[in-house]
Amino acid sequence: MESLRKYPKPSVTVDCVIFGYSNDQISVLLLNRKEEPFANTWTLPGGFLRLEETFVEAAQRVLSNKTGINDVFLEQLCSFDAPNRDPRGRVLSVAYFALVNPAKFEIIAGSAANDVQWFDWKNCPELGFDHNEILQVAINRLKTKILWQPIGFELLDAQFSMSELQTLYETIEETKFDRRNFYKRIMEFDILNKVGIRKDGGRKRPADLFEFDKNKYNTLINNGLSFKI
Amino acid sequence: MESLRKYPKPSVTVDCVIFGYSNDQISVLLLNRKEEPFANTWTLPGGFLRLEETFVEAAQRVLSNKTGINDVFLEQLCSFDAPNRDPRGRVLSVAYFALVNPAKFEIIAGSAANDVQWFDWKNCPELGFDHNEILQVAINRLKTKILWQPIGFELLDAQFSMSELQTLYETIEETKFDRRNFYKRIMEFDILNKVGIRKDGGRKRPADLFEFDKNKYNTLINNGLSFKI
DNA sequence: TTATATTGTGTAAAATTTACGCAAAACTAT
DNA sequence: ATAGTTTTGCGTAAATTTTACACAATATAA
Repeated sequence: MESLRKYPKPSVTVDCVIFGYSNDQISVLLLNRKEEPFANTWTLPGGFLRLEETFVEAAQRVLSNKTGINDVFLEQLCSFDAPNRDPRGRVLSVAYFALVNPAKFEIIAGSAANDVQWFDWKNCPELGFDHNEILQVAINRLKTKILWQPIGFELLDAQFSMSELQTLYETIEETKFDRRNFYKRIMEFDILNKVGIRKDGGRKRPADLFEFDKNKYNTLINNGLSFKI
Repeated sequence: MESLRKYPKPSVTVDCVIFGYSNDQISVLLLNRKEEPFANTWTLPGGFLRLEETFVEAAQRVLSNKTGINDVFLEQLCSFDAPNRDPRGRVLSVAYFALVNPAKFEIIAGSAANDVQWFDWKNCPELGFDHNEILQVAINRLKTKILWQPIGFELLDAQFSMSELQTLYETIEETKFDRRNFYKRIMEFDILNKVGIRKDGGRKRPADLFEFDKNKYNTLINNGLSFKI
């Protein structure tokens, strides 16, 4: 059997694009690096893959250590290979992304970071490495993904009104929907359960509250989803 | 600046799923390995990434050396990371895929291969490594891709009849379309030029021949394609 | 010349999407 | 109290898109 030692090996990192949603804004979790390269520069949270880990395990470890975020569902985005993307040498990166509800997590900058913050996705600082490019690919993926999968589940509170769901979709797709048609479309998928009424405290009719029905939701996905709004 | 030497590095390979189309069948290019591991077993053509190469450059080199196929347009599929996917040690793989017209290429088994052959995509042998899984992901991707992009371009001869294009789509999507509605849908995209008539030599009306208009085709893609059939 | 198989074009019915009307619910201001 | 305001839930007609076919045209074999 030929030996692996014949071939020089690249370093491999995992980088994470964590999208959040609050106050009608999509945000991205960024980390300000303490060490070179790109010290004092904002980047996506990431770190080196260990030989015994899968990509997802590495990403979970890095997120936990550097940002305090635990147990998020990560999806592979793309791998990046520009030979000069890291000044230290040949470093490949496998990017993952996740959708989370920021209210559910407390972000804590780890020892390798000056700071960890949420940034509005339309107003991020210049990022180190090729992370601007990675972020752009992730944003495109998010916009495509929403066309095919119901994604409010991860981004909203457990209970939400129809107008909150609509605002989320409008924010990601950067369009407006007719309120009544949106309502009908969503209800036709039959993945929401009505669970009560929210009295907002404004002078207006209180909205029904809904929850995702996780069983119906999973059935929809498994049966070959198409969730076009 | 921290050194890359601190971290043990995995090996990285590039594997290629090359789809072809001829005789109303989708086929996949496989390579029978000469060396261990998986000697005398069919696998996807692949090889180790060199430090100075991008993934695509590595894939082009591997395809050229091992199969005789040159200058194909490769698209990244996914990266694979199961820690035990290669018996030699930790080997990651970045998979790429391409669509080609087999008639345009002469496949030649390189020195590391016993043989290189096209196999019907529904009737492939058991593959070495985790290549069955990679192939399955590639097939799913092909089926999704055809919904959003016109792909006959790479798979058909330069000139083709509408029924040939329809048969290609029916083969990939594994359905049937109404001939007249298919014709109208395709023509509405306005990416085909009528270039003549083919006299088949059967007792039937001869079909118009078309070519893809590459300018219009690219415009369609750049303007945010949606090619749903 | 006639029968046959396949092709190009058109058109009406069915289904889906879009646009919008309107009353109900809760609160504010008077 | 009561009238006015805002947002919600439900319904319906118009517009558009998709689907299902009809039919004539073209080349060849017999």
